[in-house]
Amino acid sequence: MELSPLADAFIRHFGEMGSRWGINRTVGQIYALLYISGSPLPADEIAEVLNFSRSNASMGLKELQSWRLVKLQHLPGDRREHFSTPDDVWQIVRILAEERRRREIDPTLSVLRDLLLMKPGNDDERDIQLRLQEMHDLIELLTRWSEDVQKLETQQLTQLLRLGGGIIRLLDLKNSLPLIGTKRRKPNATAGDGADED
Amino acid sequence: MELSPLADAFIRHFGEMGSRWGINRTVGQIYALLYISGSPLPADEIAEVLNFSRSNASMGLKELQSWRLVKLQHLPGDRREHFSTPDDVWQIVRILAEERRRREIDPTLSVLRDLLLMKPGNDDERDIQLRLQEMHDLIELLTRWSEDVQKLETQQLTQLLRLGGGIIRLLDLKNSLPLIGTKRRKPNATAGDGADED
DNA sequence: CACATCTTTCAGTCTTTACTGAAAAGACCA
DNA sequence: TGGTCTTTTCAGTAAAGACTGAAAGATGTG
Repeated sequence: MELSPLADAFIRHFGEMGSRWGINRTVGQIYALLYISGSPLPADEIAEVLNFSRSNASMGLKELQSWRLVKLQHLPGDRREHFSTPDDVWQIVRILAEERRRREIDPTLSVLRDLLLMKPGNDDERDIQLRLQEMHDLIELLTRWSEDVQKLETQQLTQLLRLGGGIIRLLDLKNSLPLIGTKRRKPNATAGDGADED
Repeated sequence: MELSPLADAFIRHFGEMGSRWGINRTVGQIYALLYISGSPLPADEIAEVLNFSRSNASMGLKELQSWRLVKLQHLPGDRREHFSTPDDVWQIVRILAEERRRREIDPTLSVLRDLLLMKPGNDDERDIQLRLQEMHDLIELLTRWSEDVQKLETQQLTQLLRLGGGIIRLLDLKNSLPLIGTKRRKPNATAGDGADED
């Protein structure tokens, strides 16, 4: 099987981007290939098309499975395992966000919380804890928000995102109705910081 | 200069997380150190505290500067350059988001657009382009949204994030006012997908 | 169960990236 | 301008990570 120039360019780019991430080049390529492939592919075909060893494909697919980014299925009349990405692009995004939260955010919050529970030995440590608290609150705010909006229906989420900065008009509207606005304010969080990547 | 156990634990963790990213361990450590340090530090002290070579510190700081994550300043009576992180945690987040957009998202969108401009040679390529279009629209939607809300004042942004999923009540409210709601809909984008990390 | 097909594992090798020390370049001052 | 302090560069080396082929392990099938 040969790749069209279109497919080839996409796969190449995805591979490079992958390596700028934690993910290695070949894993990125596998994912790109599966994404544009109309049908599930077996490991040996992936290895052949992308021009690396069968065992490398096996390891890459294992990693992608651990990220829940590919799913395995059997096709009738073929003993080989076939792999594919979720059909719905939104689903991919949701999974990515969840896994990154689980692997990167949660451990970090956990470390921060542990450090914040320590009794400061001196003023220096007290200052450090203040900084850590800021970081903690910011990350938590962003994470909570992200978890929350991901529970929305795709249709609602789309509407929300399309609104962009226009959302502020709704907030202003809300603020002009003080009886509604004041009721829901929570008494936690110092200043609220936001770490957001796109 | 010695690190307190608190500082040490934080720096270590940040180093590990950094290497899970594209950023290497020592760069992560430098950043963590500057973040919790109350005052700007010169390169040689960074190298000493973190226990690596002066030249390594130089390279790490250069990288952090290219990310605009540290700024350089001179202290009176000291010829050495001193480095520090922005004071405002929100500022850090904004910078991170911008840089990642510039380095990762924009090139990807650019590649996708180029590929979408190509004339499909056959049905296969046409199908691939459909998939790429989905990805493109999703990334663009998320990026636009992110750019947009980052223009908000920190105070407004905080309010928005605190609202979390509750935002949907405002959307519902908006939708119940059809004259306002229909006016702003744009006619572009297939289904809108969102790739969002936290 | 013997055979065929497919998948995983892993020791060894190759490639890439990180890090260092020494030397060069730059900045400031008298 | 020469001398001192500081930063950057870079060739070489060390460490980490990616990839392979061969062998072992699974999973059927007749």
